[in-house]
Amino acid sequence: MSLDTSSTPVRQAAEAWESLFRTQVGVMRRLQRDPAFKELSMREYDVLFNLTRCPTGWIRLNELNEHLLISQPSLSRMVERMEAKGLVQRRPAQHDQRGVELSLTEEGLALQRRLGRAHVRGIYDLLSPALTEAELAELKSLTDKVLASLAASES
Amino acid sequence: MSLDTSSTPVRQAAEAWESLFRTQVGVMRRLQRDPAFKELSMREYDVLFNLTRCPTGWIRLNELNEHLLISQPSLSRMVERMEAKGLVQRRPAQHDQRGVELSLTEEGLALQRRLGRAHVRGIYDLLSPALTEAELAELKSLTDKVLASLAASES
DNA sequence: ACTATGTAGATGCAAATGCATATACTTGTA
DNA sequence: TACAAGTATATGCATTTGCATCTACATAGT
Repeated sequence: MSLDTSSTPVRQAAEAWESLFRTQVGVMRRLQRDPAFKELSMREYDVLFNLTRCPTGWIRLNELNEHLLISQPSLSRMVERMEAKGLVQRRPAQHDQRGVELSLTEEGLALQRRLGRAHVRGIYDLLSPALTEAELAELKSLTDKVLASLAASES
Repeated sequence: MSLDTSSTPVRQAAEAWESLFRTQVGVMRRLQRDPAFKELSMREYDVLFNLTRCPTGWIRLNELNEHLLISQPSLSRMVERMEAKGLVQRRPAQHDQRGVELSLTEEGLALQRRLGRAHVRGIYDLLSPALTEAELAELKSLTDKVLASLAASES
């Protein structure tokens, strides 16, 4: 009969989310200090990274957009700038004349690898003092579950 | 003697981070769909939220900045806009004439509470199908460890 | 086939952002 | 005290972002 909500599942979810979110902010702030990331914004790096995760090497702009926290027009123009820099290339989509597909150029791939190494090293330096290997695995397992659940409930 | 890195602790940390990061993006994208967040950007909401977490009610701009993924000049102007909207108030810092302290106005507090409820509800809807209560607690525990470690290594 | 409705991406334009720097104050040191 | 170096916030300005909207193509219903 209490109105107190401090131990409800709702609050528990909020607290877990808050901690996860603050962790993301805290780690991201540290990573951004790395001089390697002077050359490219984190958002641009994220585009390169997403492209490396693409089995065919090509991805539709709208699909890429779903993996980023950026509006469609902003992505459209960011990709335009990155194409001008020679980091990515576009082509009309295979079976949809409206669509555009994107892939890394050699130069884009080389840059991603270089920054990726710095990135991964930075992450290791930040996480390894905090968590054991078992805990890292546990953390990944939990967030993978959330990702799977989000994917399953895509409307 | 292998050059393969697929099972090193370095890679494990990177994979855990990637999953956490994708989770943050996925959840955030869903939360932003909520019509309640048409009124205020996520970054502005985050300022209001941080202010509610302040024991004295007041926080220095530079300290607030450390909790956000935004540059100092951007925060300076964002706060200026929020003050113009009547959501926050500024005053000169107590013992430092250079500094500025910030707090919520009544209106800002009311808005934070309203959006906070929608926010918390959205988080619950996204996380509770994915994780049990025990898993939520475990997730929070792991990310809290990372946060504590980051705080401890602040240079 | 024809029309209505939907979806992918681009573009005009105002607003927000970051970088470099300026300004005001503080602190350490001679 | 005086002065050099450091810190907190603000501001000029070019870039990036988002919203609204546009165009082009796709798809469903008749």
